[in-house]
Amino acid sequence: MARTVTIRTVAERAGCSIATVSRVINGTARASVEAEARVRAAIAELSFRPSEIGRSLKTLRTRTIGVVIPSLTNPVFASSVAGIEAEARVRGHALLVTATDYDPNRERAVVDTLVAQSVAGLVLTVADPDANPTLDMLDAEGIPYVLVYNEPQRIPRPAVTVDNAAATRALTEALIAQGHRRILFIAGRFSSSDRSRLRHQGYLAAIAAAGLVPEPVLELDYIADAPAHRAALESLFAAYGRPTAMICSNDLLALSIIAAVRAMGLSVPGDMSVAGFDGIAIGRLVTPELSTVDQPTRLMGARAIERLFDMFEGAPGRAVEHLPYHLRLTGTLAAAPPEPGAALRFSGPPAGGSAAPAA
Amino acid sequence: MARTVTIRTVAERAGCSIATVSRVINGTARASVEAEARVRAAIAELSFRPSEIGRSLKTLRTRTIGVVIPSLTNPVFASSVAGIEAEARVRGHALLVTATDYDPNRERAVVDTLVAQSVAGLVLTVADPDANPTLDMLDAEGIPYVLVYNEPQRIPRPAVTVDNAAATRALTEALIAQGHRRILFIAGRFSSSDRSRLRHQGYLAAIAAAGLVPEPVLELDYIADAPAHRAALESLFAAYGRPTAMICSNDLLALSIIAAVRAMGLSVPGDMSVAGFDGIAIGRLVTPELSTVDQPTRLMGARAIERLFDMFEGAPGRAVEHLPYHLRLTGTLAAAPPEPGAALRFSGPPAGGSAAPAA
DNA sequence: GAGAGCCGTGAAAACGGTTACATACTCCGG
DNA sequence: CCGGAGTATGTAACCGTTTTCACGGCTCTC
Repeated sequence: MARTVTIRTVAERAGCSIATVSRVINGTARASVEAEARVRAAIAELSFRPSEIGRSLKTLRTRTIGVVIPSLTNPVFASSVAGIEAEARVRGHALLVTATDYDPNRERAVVDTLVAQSVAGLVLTVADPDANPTLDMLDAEGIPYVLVYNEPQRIPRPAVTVDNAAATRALTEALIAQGHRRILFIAGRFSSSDRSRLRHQGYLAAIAAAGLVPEPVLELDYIADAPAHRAALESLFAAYGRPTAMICSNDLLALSIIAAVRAMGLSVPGDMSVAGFDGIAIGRLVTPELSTVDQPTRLMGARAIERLFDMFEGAPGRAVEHLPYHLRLTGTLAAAPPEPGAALRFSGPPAGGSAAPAA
Repeated sequence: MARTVTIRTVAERAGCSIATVSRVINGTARASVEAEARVRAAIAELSFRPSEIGRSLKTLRTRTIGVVIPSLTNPVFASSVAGIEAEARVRGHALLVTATDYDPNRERAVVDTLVAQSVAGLVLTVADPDANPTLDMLDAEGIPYVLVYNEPQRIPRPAVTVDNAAATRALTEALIAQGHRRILFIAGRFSSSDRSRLRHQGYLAAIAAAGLVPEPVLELDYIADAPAHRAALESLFAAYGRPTAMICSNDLLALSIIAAVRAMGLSVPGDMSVAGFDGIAIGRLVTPELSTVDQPTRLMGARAIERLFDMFEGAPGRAVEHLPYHLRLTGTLAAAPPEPGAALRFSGPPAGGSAAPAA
């Protein structure tokens, strides 16, 4: 009803032109003291707020940042979005948030939507940051973006992440130091997560360096579904015997696996050590505390916004920036049980799907 | 670089006027078969995407929905946003997401920002849905909105929620039926959550109906901080003795309280039953499973979007809509220990803050 | 005292799309 | 053969803001 107050209404009320009003609002040029006072009074009386639509039509850039993540219900992504949101808000920008539900094919459509909204830039977590036509398109269009969690290997792209391979290697080495010889790596779908692939590589590197034989990788859906996970574990154990430790490619998966392991009548960490990756806040509340690689998730989001705004200023920076991580080695992680365990077996096709990281 | 392709470029390429292009894109009027074919070809060749900015300037409404929640890192809100996002995406709308960090004073500023962005409507979770100048402003401006989780009591406003008081009353009655006589209610800050207040009322109703004496309410910050929570519990127990069960006004708080209780050397649910409220997904993964009131969080978000779009069509509907909840009474909830427990004490000022729900 | 420079201001042109209105054309019945 | 109805299309106004440009008045300087 009241939505008819524009810059013209204000100008009329203040007895000046719309140009003067605009200048007062944006401080782009000085107006006389009296004029400015009249304009400010008029703005206050009419409770006028300049329309972002009109404003952006001129510059063809909104004060809006597009965010693309796999899912909002995984706390690791929610946390980075919280950091992105807080930092963007401070800088007077709003957030357009979209989820791909871990489906790489949906990336293009959601980015197209955001580009149509003329976002000033984007912050994304994609399935594959190397072979990615959507990112290529953004490059071609000259639309600034920063990746979070992704860690491009071959194509230089702006990214904020931790060193996934090094962190997982360190985590695996810590398990080996605790006497574990049979360590299973449980991954989210490789096709929807380069993090999963890189973390698996870190695991393989540590296993190889210790002269151990890698277990067949178990690739599971991200959906936390303890019964399904239990079934997968049981069939894997039946085929290859039981490991003494498991590394899950993310915390949510780890929590679900722990529930599955306990449902099988095993104790964590007594019979089975389990570690995750991410450092979600809830991992610190469960008992025992979840062992994991703690990433500065909120900070990563905030840092992505910082870099994005640097790019607005013309900074080039297509570097992958590694933030420090922290191994949390308590709770669900214990020394390997004394008994020697079954003989190692060589890896064959796992129960869950493909074994090698995709390109 | 390539960002110079407008509807005019397309018209030139297709050899027609911009009006024809617009008509083809929106299907507002029929164009000849050849003209339409030429336009579609031109659009494809130029990979043209109409600018939402230009489009909205005419109607002064974007295809955008503003979302206001207390925090993204509480999974209960993240989950509703996931539902909102999915449903909005289906309807071709994008989401502007903002967080207030549980600060009621921030509500006005973030809503102002969203209104300046000319959102088509809003979905909000606020601190107080009754006395709320920000919602009054939206009403005055005629901007459609739907509340989620909030349950306005005196002022009719569109809302999607569960019956917080009835659910907590049912939960409390279930605890009483299990033999609990001293049941503590632990609340998030009443000033930032009407849910907390309503749930506390449900608790009081059940306690009164059973002829029991209510414990002094413990009001805590939402920030999951087990050490601080442990300190608060210890001082409360020292002053009033120990209850046999606790109801927390939300799941995140419950998980933190459980960690604090265990840190005190007590077992859950052996020595202390603990229940939460919300039904966050992770509650099902912890061991033992978190007892709680399960809300259809994702569905609530989706339903809010449905109602918002009904309002776009002119539907009035300022009703509070109650969705069904489900009591999950396992895991962290057990029968009261056999020993009689200390004599009940009458409530005085609690350790943590005020005792009565604010208006 | 006159020209140069500055300052405050207003008129008007963008920006990209939608849409009311006008126009040209075709087809048909009387 | 002509008027009317209907259809495809073009022209131009409009949405709210920013920004360029021009102009008038003032001050400063020689």
